[in-house]
Amino acid sequence: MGKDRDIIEHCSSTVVHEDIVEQVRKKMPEDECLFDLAELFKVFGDTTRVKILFALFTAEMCVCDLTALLGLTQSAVSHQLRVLKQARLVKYRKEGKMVYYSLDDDHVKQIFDQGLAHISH
Amino acid sequence: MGKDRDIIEHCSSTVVHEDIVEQVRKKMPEDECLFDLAELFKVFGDTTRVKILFALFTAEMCVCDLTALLGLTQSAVSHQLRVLKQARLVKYRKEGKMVYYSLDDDHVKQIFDQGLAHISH
DNA sequence: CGAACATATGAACATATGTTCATATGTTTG
DNA sequence: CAAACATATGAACATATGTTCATATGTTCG
Repeated sequence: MGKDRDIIEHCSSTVVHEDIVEQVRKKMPEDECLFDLAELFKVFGDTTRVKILFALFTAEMCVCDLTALLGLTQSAVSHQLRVLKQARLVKYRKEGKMVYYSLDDDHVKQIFDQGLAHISH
Repeated sequence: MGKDRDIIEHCSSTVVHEDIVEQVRKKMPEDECLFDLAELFKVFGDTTRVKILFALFTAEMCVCDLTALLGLTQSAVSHQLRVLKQARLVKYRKEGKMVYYSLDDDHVKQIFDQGLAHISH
């Protein structure tokens, strides 16, 4: 244990402002919370999924129409809808062979608006 | 051209609700805008970057302290700070050999709050 | 029931991403 | 100037991600 002291401590191990680091650490949310937040934004971090969500802002849509709208494979659309569903961002309704997807969240719109606000400087 | 009509059109090429697709298409933002939005959220879609931003909510910090806080390599932290800088989310201030980073955006906090609101059901 | 169709899912593949290691840059101080 | 140090950057690597192809599932209708 004592031997460790002999090691010259560089930036990677030295805290320059211990007080600030402590203060910051206390205010940090739980690791799990931060992880979940990053996971949520990861879902928003893909053009296809963003397009799907924007589309659903306007209207409920079936997979078929989304496929036509996006110009992708039906498979790709289904895969992405699954991701959105797992994130509890969209819900679906079956009507015969068709499946209609719609928004299942109140926050997305506001999050997107804030994001757009950032983009436009 | 006439020959195309003979092709049996499956879901991938048929629009079931032409009117809705048209209506949705009209309301969709420019592709570039959607791309930029996804790019922004991609930046939020990583735990390390989320942690950095949360840290900077509390206080301006130097790379050294961030490195200690995050338990990562100094290199990793610098790389991620560069990403945040490129997205105009953080700004920096040099003081001797130290570089202090701080938030450079008003929207992040609100975006994160909305995100957290979604997570907690 | 069997054909047609809308959707879902698994495997495969190419690309993107985050981390570390090694090293460069730039500043301070003896 | 040289050593010490804080930060930045490039290369390399392992892993994650999004798409397509092939196929499965489930529904409608003759």
